[in-house]
Amino acid sequence: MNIGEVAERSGIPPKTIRYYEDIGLVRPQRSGNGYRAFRETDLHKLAFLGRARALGFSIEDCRTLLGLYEDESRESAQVKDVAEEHLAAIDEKIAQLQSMRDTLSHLVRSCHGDQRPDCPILSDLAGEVAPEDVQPFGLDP
Amino acid sequence: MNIGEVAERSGIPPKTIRYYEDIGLVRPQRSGNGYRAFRETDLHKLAFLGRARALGFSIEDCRTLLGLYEDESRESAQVKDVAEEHLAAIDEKIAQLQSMRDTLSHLVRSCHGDQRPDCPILSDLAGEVAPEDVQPFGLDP
DNA sequence: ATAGGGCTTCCAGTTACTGGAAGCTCAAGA
DNA sequence: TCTTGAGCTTCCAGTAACTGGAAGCCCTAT
Repeated sequence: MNIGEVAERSGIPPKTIRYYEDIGLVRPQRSGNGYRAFRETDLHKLAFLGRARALGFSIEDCRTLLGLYEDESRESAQVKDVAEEHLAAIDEKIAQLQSMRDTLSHLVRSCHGDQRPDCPILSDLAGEVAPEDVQPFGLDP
Repeated sequence: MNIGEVAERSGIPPKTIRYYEDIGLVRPQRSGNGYRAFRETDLHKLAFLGRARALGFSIEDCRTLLGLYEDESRESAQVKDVAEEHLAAIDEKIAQLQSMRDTLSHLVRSCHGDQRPDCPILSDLAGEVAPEDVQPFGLDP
């Protein structure tokens, strides 16, 4: 198989496949004309990589997972460790984004979004203490 | 103010402040000895940047927001547009991570994580169709 | 023979910093 | 006064994971 066909069948663009070869994730053979010659096992590996990347594993994690996959004497605990660590990282990322989202959506809601220049989003970024929603009448004595 | 004090007061490391100057986000003056000489307004800008970055705005968004902040004739709608677009990007990111998280946590739960080599995580990555939870007895005739 | 599409390599750019090296400046202490 | 150390300067390189583009070879069809 040439790179084009492998790209199509694995869903990974040719550029990326070449990159994966560069960093040693796949080692296709070469035909006489210098073209990469992929076997089914290469295709299989690339599909594996595609799915692992789609789950957000880093390239180094992918390298580890691929190694475990090919290691008959692996222990499933090793795989689970990698996956659990990644899961924890994802959870952290989600929490971080969620917190940004909360603040930001609050700010967006509080902004008139009209032709006037005053904007609570900018005020917040500028560190002006939020005047809450200023009461028309004071509540304090 | 020298860079160290500004770093401390803004919470942005010196390296990053120099970088922000490189890309034109701040333009501190210079003292006779070649040291950067920051004024209060520079500090203010850096704090603004720090907060915007903490909300996940890209550097280019920060540049835009800073421009709007300094533009007396801005319309709050412009600010709101930037913020809403960013909010949408965050939502997309969260959805993507959440979907990864769902798949991954399912896989992790289904893996024994012991000394044996068989592992549903690897099976999934390898594209083997999940044998669901294989029934001990067939249900089909 | 030539046109095109596919393949090759290599270089550069992306994002937002961060680390490190070499070297200048300044304030304090022996 | 000299030295020491902290703080400042610039410049270069590296990070993650690709992606775009240029220059050029290969193969097939007309």
